[in-house]
Amino acid sequence: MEELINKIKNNITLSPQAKEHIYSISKERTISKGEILIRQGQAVKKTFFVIDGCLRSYCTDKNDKEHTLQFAIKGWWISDFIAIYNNEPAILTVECITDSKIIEFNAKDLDEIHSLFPEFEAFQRKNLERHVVSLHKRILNQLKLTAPERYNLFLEQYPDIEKHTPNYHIASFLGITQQSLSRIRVEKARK
Amino acid sequence: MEELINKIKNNITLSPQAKEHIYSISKERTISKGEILIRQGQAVKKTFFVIDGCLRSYCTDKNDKEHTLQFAIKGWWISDFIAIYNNEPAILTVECITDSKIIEFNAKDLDEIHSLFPEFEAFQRKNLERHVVSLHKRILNQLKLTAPERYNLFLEQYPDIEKHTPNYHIASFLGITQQSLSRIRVEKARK
DNA sequence: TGATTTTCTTACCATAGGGTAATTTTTATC
DNA sequence: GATAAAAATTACCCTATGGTAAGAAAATCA
Repeated sequence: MEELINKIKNNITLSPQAKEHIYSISKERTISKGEILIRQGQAVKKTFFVIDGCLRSYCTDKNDKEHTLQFAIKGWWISDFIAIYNNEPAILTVECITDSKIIEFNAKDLDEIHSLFPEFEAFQRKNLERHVVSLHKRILNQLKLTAPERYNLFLEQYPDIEKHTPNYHIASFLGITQQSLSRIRVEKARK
Repeated sequence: MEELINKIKNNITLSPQAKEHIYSISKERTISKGEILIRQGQAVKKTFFVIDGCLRSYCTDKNDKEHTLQFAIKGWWISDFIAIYNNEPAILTVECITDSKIIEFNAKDLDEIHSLFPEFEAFQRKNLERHVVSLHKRILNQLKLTAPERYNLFLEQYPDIEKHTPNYHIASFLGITQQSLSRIRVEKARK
């Protein structure tokens, strides 16, 4: 829990009341590999902050193939923000991929926090700005890089994830099949 | 200018002083097709709100091939947010693709507006939330849809852009070549 | 440790989309 | 309206990645 408090304090001044409020609306949870936190098709009530471990969000297409939108590690937020924003059932599944420690919030509580404690607006805005920038980069990389280039970049950006998640999850994040990733890895090792 | 004011008023209560301030930091401009507003490699000082017309932002890869990150039409914001956020030279070029009317801001002024008039925090947060959701969708579509599917979706989502922008811009947004798009269009017409 | 399951690799062929270049069509300009 | 420029199409062949399937390796579990 301190991880989140510190993260907030890096951005805004946190009053004791606000801090108290955060405690009151959050729940620290330990979850294990394989647990599903949000399931495609169901209502999305929660948003998660990762203290330790790794989660991912993915959707499935008409052929049941999985496509990973996000890996979330220490210090990241994860949920189905599309569903929350549009107030629709989840199109994503959020899954725990290594035993993890998370903080759970009701999405509704997190939204209301801004009217209760307006100082959170700035915190949230900065989170969102950073998020937008990383999504812009992701889109540009997808457009301009080859699959091997994207894989190398992934290894730089998520050095820890690679150890814990199967290759087919990484492939589904990069937009290729696990077989292609396998070939890329062979090619890379050969050099 | 009223377009922007109304947009703001849809989200927050706008005090006369705040309104006055917006006028003081903005400049309405008419720009013509082909004008470059932000140039790759140069410092990014401005952010633009589109009143009418169409702009796009793109980057070029090592082979000088263009990749469109965004089309901005009436009511959208456009700039190189990656560069602004990281305080780096532009990696994007922002170009006017049909004669347009825009409102120009200094990115710095737009950032400072939040400390001067905290009521803007909520407005900006909501903008960013919407933006994040649309980027999530874009990434998922890129991962799970075929090129023809993405093109059809594009036509639904940007019915006006199609009329005004050359196909190779659309292709570069979809992540395919103009030749592929041409084939897709032929195939589509054949049905 | 042995059995089972999961993950990864490899091989084969199929296909979507790319690259170059020529041609046609459309749009802009004088 | 004639000319030039820009954009779109088409044709050809090529390459990267996909799909299926089988086998190898690694991880898990009893």
